[in-house]
Parts: sequence; structure tokens; C-alpha cells
Amino acid sequence: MFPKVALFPFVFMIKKREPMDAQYRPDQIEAQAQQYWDDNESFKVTEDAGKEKFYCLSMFPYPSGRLHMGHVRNYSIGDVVSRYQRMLGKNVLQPMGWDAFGLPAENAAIKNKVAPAKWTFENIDYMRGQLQRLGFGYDWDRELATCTPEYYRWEQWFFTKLYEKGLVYRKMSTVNWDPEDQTVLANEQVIDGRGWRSGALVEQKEIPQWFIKITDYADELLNDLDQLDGWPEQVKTMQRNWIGRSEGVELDFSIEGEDSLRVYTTRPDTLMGVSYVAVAAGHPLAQKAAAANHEVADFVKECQNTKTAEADMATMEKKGIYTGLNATHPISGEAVPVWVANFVLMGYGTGAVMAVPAHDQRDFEFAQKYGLPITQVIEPVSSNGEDGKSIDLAKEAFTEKGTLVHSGEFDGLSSSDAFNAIADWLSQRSLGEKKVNYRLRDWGVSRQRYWGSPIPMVETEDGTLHPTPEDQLPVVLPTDVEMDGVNSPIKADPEWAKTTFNGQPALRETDTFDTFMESSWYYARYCSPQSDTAMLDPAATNYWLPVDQYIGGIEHAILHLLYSRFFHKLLRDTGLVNCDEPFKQLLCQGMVLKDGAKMSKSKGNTVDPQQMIQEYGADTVRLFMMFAAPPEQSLEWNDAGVEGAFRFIKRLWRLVAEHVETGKPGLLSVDSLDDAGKALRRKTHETIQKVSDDYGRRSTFNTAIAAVMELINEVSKFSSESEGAAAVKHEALESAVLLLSPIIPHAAHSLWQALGHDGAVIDAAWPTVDETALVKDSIELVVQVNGKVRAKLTVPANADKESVQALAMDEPNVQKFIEGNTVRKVIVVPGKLVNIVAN
RNA sequence: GCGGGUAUGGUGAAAUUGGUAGACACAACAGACUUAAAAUCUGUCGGCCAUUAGGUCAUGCCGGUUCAAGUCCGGCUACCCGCACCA
Repeated sequence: MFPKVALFPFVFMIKKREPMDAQYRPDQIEAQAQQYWDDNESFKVTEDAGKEKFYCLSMFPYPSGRLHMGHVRNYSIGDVVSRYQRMLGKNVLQPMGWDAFGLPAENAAIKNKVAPAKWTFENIDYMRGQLQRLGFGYDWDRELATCTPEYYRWEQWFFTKLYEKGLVYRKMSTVNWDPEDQTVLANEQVIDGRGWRSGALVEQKEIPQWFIKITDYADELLNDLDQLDGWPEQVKTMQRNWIGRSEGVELDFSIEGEDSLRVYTTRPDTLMGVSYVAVAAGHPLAQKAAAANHEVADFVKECQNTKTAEADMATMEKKGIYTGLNATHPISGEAVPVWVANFVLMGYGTGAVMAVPAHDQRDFEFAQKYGLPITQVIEPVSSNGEDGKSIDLAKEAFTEKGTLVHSGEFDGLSSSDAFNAIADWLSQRSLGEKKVNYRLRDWGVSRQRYWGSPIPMVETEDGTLHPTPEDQLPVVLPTDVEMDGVNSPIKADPEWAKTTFNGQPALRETDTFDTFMESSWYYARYCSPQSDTAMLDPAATNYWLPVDQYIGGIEHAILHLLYSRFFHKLLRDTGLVNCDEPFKQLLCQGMVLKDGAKMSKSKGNTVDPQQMIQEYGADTVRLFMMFAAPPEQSLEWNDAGVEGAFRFIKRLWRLVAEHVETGKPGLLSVDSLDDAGKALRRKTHETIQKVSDDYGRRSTFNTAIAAVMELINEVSKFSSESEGAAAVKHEALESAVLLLSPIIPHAAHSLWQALGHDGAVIDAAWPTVDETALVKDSIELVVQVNGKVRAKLTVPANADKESVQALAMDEPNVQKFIEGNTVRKVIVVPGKLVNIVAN
């Protein structure tokens, strides 16, 4: 499917034991290292029950044409994590593929007069070359592109299974309609309320569309967030808010001569304070009132128009109109007016609300504007005999919970008790019941675009819907097409849809799937990407899943990550995977900025990775990216900083070259070391300790690099004539190469061989800390007087508190500051400081 | 409006559990090498005072807790991200 392209026209093979090139030549050594990995299939992995697995996944790119710096950052982080885990001895899977369906291909196709498929595959070829040039350790045998029938056939198959399980349905839904081009527009194709091509005013149109019942899984998607300890709190919060669970009561207000009006409230405790009820403009009652009254009709029309034109509805003025109808309060039996209001949403709850102006700010503003009664039914909870919160119903609503008043038999109850009491009262009389509502809507997966997977459904002439039978899958999207930018080629061609179902003539669905469908399960397909007998091969899938580390942009915090979690649960309930969540750890990398703004074509502040790689090599670009900022933070691109990263590699290279030139170091004999040798050895092992923690626990690669730089600075300064000096230096350099090898793998590959190893650094084990090397004979303490540093003290590591305190007091500068004062207290923090409190 | 985050030198940043603020770099400046340049190496590098020793102020602003606060608590300000009338 994806022919391997030759990486480089020629390959240089350095014979071992040849003298090391004193010059750092990235183009040569990077080609060499990549050739080695290729020849040895270093990144090809299979299931191995005897080894601990680690699945490291970076979000796959949309093949837009060229890699941008955001990609380079994302994939550098993933590669560093993968290579580190591999050196820990784990069986590491790191795959790569292409999120290949989507609107940009159609736009480019129209602009350049090429078919979307051709454009997409050409981009993939180019970008694959870029990824390979960066030296990322992917198992390319697992490469997949979502626009191939080999991939989307399983998605189609799975969709028909979901249909059979009752998790898929079709209903009328609103789309953006361009009346001039006679076509549906995606949201991003609507600019200031007008079609992007025609400039015509966009209308809202109802067409039948397919939905998957994500709301059936709302509670599980919400609750399982608690299991995800390895996810950033921010992302979990965003998902919780998006799901938006609320507990309330649905209840009926009866209306004479009409069906009773059902409303949803989360505050049934305020029921006795209702002074009107309000319905959305799209509510049947509003429609009926509009038919009978011109003014109501005008208002309803106005609401429906503003809905599309006005972006910031939240700040919109609250408006409404009386329908002429009155409803009966379910408890008091009093008549309350029914209004149409522009702030009531048809899509949430029942499209109708009970309004309690005293205890809801929105209802309050509305009531003030139209002179409706404001009745207090909740009183602030009194604590210690005094009222806790102030309440001023002339100014604003009191929206907190409290104690019920003016509520008849419910007086004196707390809000939470009243919630239950009133819900019970209503349900005993069949007037209402408790109800949980979600902000989350079912997932509409229909797109009226061409470049996507066809939705595998057919409609027979009697109007019945059927899933495409399994033996007719995949429903293949034709790729040899011309785009005119108006209609999808499979909609424009009347023949395409024609098919049969059980011998009867039938029409295929011509809509395609939302591209989020493909990206919702690719992580699982990587485990068995070539499987053509099943969507997922069970043995491979259950060996590799869940993904241990997922890395990608925060912009996917809600949709992609929620849909993937949902899909995973669907796969689980179909028996295809056996865990509950797809991604154990999640890292959201920050943006790449230039001159303080996100790199983007429109701002003209992009830096082309390709050019940087040509100039400095992949290792320098990777090193700069990892060094400039911790991964979650935004990263400011800085040409001088790249230069600095390049300089550092050159420096390391020279140090190793000089060291190697002096000949083979003797065996490291720890006992014969002088102080300088001991100090360097301690620094080496302190560095191993810190860097391991930075990679493994903290994911702060910037501080890991800084620590290795410190070590290298020490090596530069190191001079010792003692017996083991060369061996200590050798150990320091080897450690530095190992510790940096996940970040600058090509340079590390050469340096490791230069340091005398036959094997490749990629197969070397992560260095371990020798605890005995960390032992210090003496330590430096800070001496403070009243919290200010006045002296520094070098004491034996095993000095006791009393002697440390005595030494501290003897310091002349300390004496100067306690002179004439009484020492009140002395705090000794072992190994750190002494603070003398005197006044 | 609601929710989340960030704020430290000229710049990117570090300080992990409350314990030496500015590690590591970038830029700048000075010096060495060089016929010269590049490359490389060495030194200086938060402000103010001081010849040095040292002192003093300083982590967006105001206050608090503590022997000790960039870090914890309360209140502001600015910027960024997400949601946006969710009853």
C-alpha cells in the first residue's frame, strides 16, 4: 500500500575502529544512523508475552502537504518517550499513520484541479519522507491511511453492528444551506453568515441525518474520568463540562384545551415561586400560538432568524411575548401565563422552563422587563443565629440554596429535602418525576461532503432503511472524480446511489461519515493494521492496548478524546477490546510560537522544519524543541536558540573526539580516585538520577537536557593526573551519550561507537545510578539570621546538630548580625540550612 | 457571565515536599587565538550602594500565615485557553 521510498541516494558506512571524524557532520551521521535502523528493522515490533509492553502514540497528522513545527514538536516528544522506554527494556510500539479524509482535500482539489485522493496520497508521500528524515522510530509496517477501503471498511462494518444494536438512528436535523450553490456547507465554510463561494446568505435547512447514541454512555464517560489519573486535570474538567450532567425534575403544567406542558428544572424546591412559564420559539405551543396571533408569529420568526446570524447570544437582550395561554400550577392550582422567550433553548430539556424570578437571574431580568411577579420562596440559611447571605430582590435574584418559605406544606424544609419532597409529591400524583439531563447531544455523524467514508445504509422504495449487508462491504468511495466545488461527486452522479437490497431496488446513502469517526479507533487498528478478516485481531489488540502514553494538541481535549473514549466503550461492548479506557496517560503539548503568536500561514510567521533540518540536521531541531520549554508549555521559536543547540552537539562531539584520541581508558578503580575524580563521578551519577526522574516521572525534558549540559561543563573543566581519571571521564561521556540518545539519536549512535562499543546505542540499557558514588564527605550549609543568608558553611556530612549550630554561631558575619540581640531560637534543617532567630 | 490556566533578569526558562531566587541556555559586553574574519576558548552579566568584604531591594499588585513564602491562604489586575442563555 505504501511503497518504501529510498531515504538517501547514498549511504555511508563507517567501519568500526576507524578514527573518529573530528568534525560533527550531521547530514552524514544522520543518514548512517537511519540506514542502520532500517537495515536492522530496529523499530519493528511484535507481541512478546515475555516482555513488558509500552504503547506510545502521537496523534496522527492530517496530510495537509508539509509538516509544520507543531508536528515536529509533537512527534519529537513521542519519539523521546518511546526511545527512553525502549532503553528501559520494554517492548515499545510507536506507530504512525494518516488522518486522510477531510474537507481541505476537496478545497485543494477544486483549486488545483486534481482528485482529492491523488492530492492526499502525494502529500502523504512527501510528509512520510519528512518524518523519516527526522529519525522518528516508527514501525512503518503498521502505517495506515484512513481514506483507504482497507481501513474504512471496518468502520462501515462496525456502524452496521451498532445499527443492529439500536445505537444508531436517523432523524431530521439542521444544516447550513447555500441557496445559490444548492449545497450544504460545513460550519467553517460559513463566513459572516454567508457561503464561502457564492456569498449568498446561508439558510438553515432540515435534512435527515445519522446519529450515534453517545448519550447512552454519558454517565460512563463521565464516571470513568475518575480512573484517568494520568490525564491532565484541565482536560478532564473540559470533558465533564461538555457532558454537563444535571439532576432535576420534569413536571407538567396543565393547560385548558391543550396537552399539558412539560418543563425541566434543577430547582424543584423553588416550584412555589413560579410566576410564569416560558417556551422556546421552536416549541409546538409557540408554533400554535403563532398560527393564531400575528405578533407572536413575528416574534417567533425573529428568534429563529437571529439564532443563525447572532454569534454571541449570551449577551443578547432577553425578550419574550405572551402567548395568550395560561397554565395551571401543579401544586397551588393558580393560573400562570405562558410566554415565548428567546433565551429558552429547544434543544435542551423539554424546550420549556418554569420561571422563578426570585431565584434565577435570567428569569429575574425577564420578569423585571415585563412586570411579572417576583415571589420569594427561599430564605438564606441562618448560621449562628445570623443570616448568612444578604438578599435584595429589588436588585437581583437570590440563586443560592436555603430554606423554603411561602411554600405551604413545604415551608421550613432545606432546599435539598424539598427537592426530594416535591419530586415525591409530583410523582405520587403522576405529575412529574426526577430526571437526569445532559448537555451532551447524540453524535451526528452525517456529512454531505465527498471526501469521507460512505455511510453504509440503503433505503428501499418503501422508505425502509437497511444497513448494507456484510458481503457488500466496503461501500467504496470512487476516487477518479472531478470536483466542481458545488456537489459531492457521489451526489452529482445519479447512478452511484442505485443498488439493490434483497432483490429490490434501493438507494445508497450519499452522505459520508464525520472524519472524527476514523480518528476514533485508529489507535486500536495499529495493533493489527493488516488484518483483513476482522476489524481488530484480538490477540494483538489485547496485548498492546491500552495506549500507555498518548501525546497531542490540547485542541483535541474535547471532541477527539471524547469520541475515542466513546468508541472504545462501543468496541468493548462488541467484544473487540477488553479494557475500559483507550489512553492511560495523556500529554498535551503546547503551541509553537514565533514572535509571541501561534505560527500560522495567515500571520506569515511560520518556520519551515524542512529548511531547519537541511541547515542543522534533525538532532539539532529535536534538541532545541525539547530544550526550549517543558512539553505542556508554549514554545517560542528562536533562531539563535537553534544555533545554541547546534553548538552544544558540536561541543559534545569534540569532547568525545579528543577523549577517544588519548587512547583506551583503563579500568575504573573507584578507590584510587582523587577528589576531582570523585567529584566528577558523583556529578555523573547525580545526573543519571536527575535525568531518569525527569524523563520517567516528570516529563520535563528541558531540565533533563540542562542537567546533561552541566555534566558536560564539568567534563570540560575536569583535569586530573590520577590513575583512574581517564576512566571517570569515559564514564561521564558514556552516560551523557546514553542520557541524550532519545533526544539526539543520530549523534548518539555515532558517539556510542566512537566510545568503543560494537552494539548500537539504541540497544544499550539505560544507565543506572551507583548509590556509592553519590556519597559526600562534606556538605555546604546556608546560615541565616532571621531568614536572611549571612554565611555559608562547609561541614562534614555526618556532623550532628549541635556542632553545626556551634560552627554557624562562630561565623564572623553571623556574629555581626546577632550582636546586641538575644538568640530566641535556632532551626537546623539537616543537610540544608541553619536559621538563627535573634532580636 | 461561568470554568481552567499563566504572570520570575534584556530573552527562553530553573527552583520537584515551604528552606541559598535566576540552574541551563540565548543575546549582549570584554578578553585570548588569528595578518584578518569565521569557528573556538575564557571572563562579566537582575537593580541600587560599596574599592573589596559586604549591604540592600527584587518572582504582576495589596494583605495574611510562618523561624523561613516564587511556592501556602485571602483579595485584586493583566493576559491566554475552554464553554457560552443548559433552566
